[in-house]
Amino acid sequence: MASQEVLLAFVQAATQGSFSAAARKLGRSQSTISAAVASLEIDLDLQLFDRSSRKPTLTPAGHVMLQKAEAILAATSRLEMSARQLAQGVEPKLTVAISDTYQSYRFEAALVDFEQRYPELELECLIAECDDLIELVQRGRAHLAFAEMQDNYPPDLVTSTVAERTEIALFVSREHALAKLEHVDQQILEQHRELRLATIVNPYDSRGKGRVWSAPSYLMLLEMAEKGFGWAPLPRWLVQRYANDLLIELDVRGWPKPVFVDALWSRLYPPGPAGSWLLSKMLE
Amino acid sequence: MASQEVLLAFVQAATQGSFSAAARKLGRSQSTISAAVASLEIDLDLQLFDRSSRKPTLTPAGHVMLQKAEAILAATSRLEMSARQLAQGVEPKLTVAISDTYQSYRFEAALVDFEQRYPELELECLIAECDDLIELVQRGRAHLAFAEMQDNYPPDLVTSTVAERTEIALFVSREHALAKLEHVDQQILEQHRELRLATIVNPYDSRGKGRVWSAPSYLMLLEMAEKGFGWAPLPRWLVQRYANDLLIELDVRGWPKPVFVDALWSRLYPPGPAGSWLLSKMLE
DNA sequence: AATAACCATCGATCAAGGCGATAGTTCATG
DNA sequence: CATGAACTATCGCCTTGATCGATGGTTATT
Repeated sequence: MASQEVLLAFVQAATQGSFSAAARKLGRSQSTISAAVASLEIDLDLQLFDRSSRKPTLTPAGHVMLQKAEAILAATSRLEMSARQLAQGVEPKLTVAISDTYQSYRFEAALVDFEQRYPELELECLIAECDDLIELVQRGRAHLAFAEMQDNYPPDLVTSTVAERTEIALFVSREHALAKLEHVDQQILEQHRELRLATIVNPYDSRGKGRVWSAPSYLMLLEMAEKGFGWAPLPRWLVQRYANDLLIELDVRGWPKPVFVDALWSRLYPPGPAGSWLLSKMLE
Repeated sequence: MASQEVLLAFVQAATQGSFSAAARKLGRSQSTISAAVASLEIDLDLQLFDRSSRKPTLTPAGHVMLQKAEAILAATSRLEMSARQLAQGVEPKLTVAISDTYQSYRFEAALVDFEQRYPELELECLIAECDDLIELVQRGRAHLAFAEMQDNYPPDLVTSTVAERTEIALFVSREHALAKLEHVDQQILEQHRELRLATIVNPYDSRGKGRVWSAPSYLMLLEMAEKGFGWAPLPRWLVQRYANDLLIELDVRGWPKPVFVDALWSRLYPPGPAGSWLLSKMLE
């Protein structure tokens, strides 16, 4: 079985184009590299280098084996990176629960940085509704949660408000009747269909306030609004991103509403380094 | 550096849930597995197993490391598979050149089987025009070629006719004026724009036979025909696959034309096992 | 209480990777 | 053409680590 040392020697020799250079690079003696390559050639029953000229060059078969060898080394270095991080106490998997309400540039930007910093760490994103979010964190099922701000939290939770204010405004399709009006008051609004968020656990209780269509995610609401089915409260960033020219904001008293977001975590199951890092990115 | 033996012991122990069982499976002594796991834990500075119960179970960190270790072992087994095949003389890379004229179910089916049989082998498909195809094979740049049948070939080439007949028929868009006609004769045809294949090397020399639009691939011609720009000779299978309902076949004397396909290879650079295998699949 | 199965540890053995020294090749240069 | 510089192959020797068998401790079952 080809050992790591042998493969390293081979890869280095192949990329350097010289056994001696590879030896210098790896801090080994030249004979070690030579022996390593020779033993690899015997093990694989393949000629890897063409030694006829001054500088050994890879044979066609050697090129193929180089690719495979590099794949192995890359896999081992990933293992070692994971091991180092785990040894330092980084959590094996980070679970973040997000409210349907909360989707933001800040979070996405934080994830981009996160991917750079912890490329090997498994990430799990859960979507849940307010009370469920709290329970997920309390049970330790999620390390971190981002939820719409609330007045009271259980004592075992720690919270911190994210320095970001999403705005939720009312939108309709360009083609919709309401789109023509300069200003819209509550009564006129109630004459048209509302598109409203309803979580699965806690559905909207339709007290006949007018026709209401509901969906469990803002993206679905947005698509309904695009089709002109009614007006919908939507995060402004979502509209800018996915329906920039198709929807128009309504001017209604009390709208747009600011939404503040709290980060939650548990005192019992405090987030590890990766969770803390992500948290600090979100709070900075 | 974690050696292959140690990783194998770890993976086997983790999947078996028992060091002794892993030892039996690997044909090693129990102490070997125990020592291997212990040394891996020391090397990685991680607790991989929870030994408190009767059967050792993976820690969360152990689960992560198991994934990474399996990735390494998979990479090495791919290397070994490649090595075995190369040692048996399988070509490091298979290059197949195909005429623009020839695209078929048979070839695609052969490739599916090929992928099963030589999953690690690199495949290169070249598209070229008739004379270029022959030159590619003569030079050894391509191991195999599939080209429209021809009467004479250079003496250093071997040929065999593929038992498949592609039909090329004339098609126009449903919306095109010609689509209304039951039968079309040559004169009427010449009054409308022709969409014709022109290779890059050997462009269509437009002797004012009527307006002609040309493109270097049948797929592009097909799209032009869909748009209603004119009539085009197209392989029937291509139309069935990509424009089933949008194009209509014209009934013109002399059409559809059968196209026979020859497989070509060189006596000087005979195809290796993989090439021969693919060839036999194509000829069977 | 007895037994069976399991894991950890110890000392010995052996193969593989490592080094230094040496000899043989190849290429550029005067 | 002779020479020197840089490279690779090979030899003997040493160290490391993988492996084994034996032994003892622990856990669950009967």
